[in-house]
Amino acid sequence: MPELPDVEGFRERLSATLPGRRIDSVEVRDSGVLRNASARALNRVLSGRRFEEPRRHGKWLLLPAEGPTLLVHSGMTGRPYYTSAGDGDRHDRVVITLDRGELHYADQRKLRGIWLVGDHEDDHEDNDDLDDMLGDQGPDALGLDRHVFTEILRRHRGALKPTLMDQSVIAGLGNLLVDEICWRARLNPKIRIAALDDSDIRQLHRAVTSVLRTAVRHGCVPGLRRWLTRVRDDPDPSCPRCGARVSRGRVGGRSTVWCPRCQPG
DNA sequence: ATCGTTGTTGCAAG
DNA sequence: ACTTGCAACAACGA
Repeated sequence: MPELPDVEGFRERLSATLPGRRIDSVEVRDSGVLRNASARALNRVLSGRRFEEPRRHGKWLLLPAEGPTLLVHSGMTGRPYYTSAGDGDRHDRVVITLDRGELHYADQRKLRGIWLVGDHEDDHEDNDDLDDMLGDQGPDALGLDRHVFTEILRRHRGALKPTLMDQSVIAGLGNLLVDEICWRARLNPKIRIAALDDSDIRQLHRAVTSVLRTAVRHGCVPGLRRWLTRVRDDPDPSCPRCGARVSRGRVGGRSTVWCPRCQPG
């Protein structure tokens, strides 16, 4: 599930509940989601601290807690959430008990998980750790300036879809989102960046902006009536815009759908 | 039972 | 240096 809109939804919900909550204890039910710290270290470092305002970069969720920061990357199936009622998810892997309510991390497949970045209050290099964990991330796709977007794209020679999905180029765009964006901009996902003119890139930026705005409002990439995403799993999909038979294939190693009429190669 | 998957990484090859 | 393809991670459903 999680691409930028999903993670932004996680962030918004946690933003309404988490800031100010004090951590009582950390219970790790499946250490398979811990990537760089033991359950004991997590509990020792976090206990007694209060969560602050959650942040997001691309598909990463950052949960600062008065010095240390909990990093969450949900992979394909992760879901961080707050509950005051003590209810849970079948795939809860970590439960953090707060002075009021609990923060849960549920994840069926455990492809990514949770990282802990240490306390660097008096450290002038306090972003180094964070950068190491997050890896090379381009600017966040949400609210990306058109001229910055143009300049970034112009640096690349590869195919459109793999470039847009590359988190070190632009952070946050995933498989469904990029198919939707290419379709909206009427550009074939396999087209070379070098073949795009200024007008194409302007269209592409408009598509990124409008698709993201709507998706963030829904907290996911929604299968709306006029969206390509609605038909991507149909047995015999037709283009919601022109009615042509939708093509399926693999681009950049990922399952891809496009309209051969709206998005000619 | 084998195949595929909305995410990322590391390695190899072009 | 850049781009592409593949295998791997893990668990589940078709």
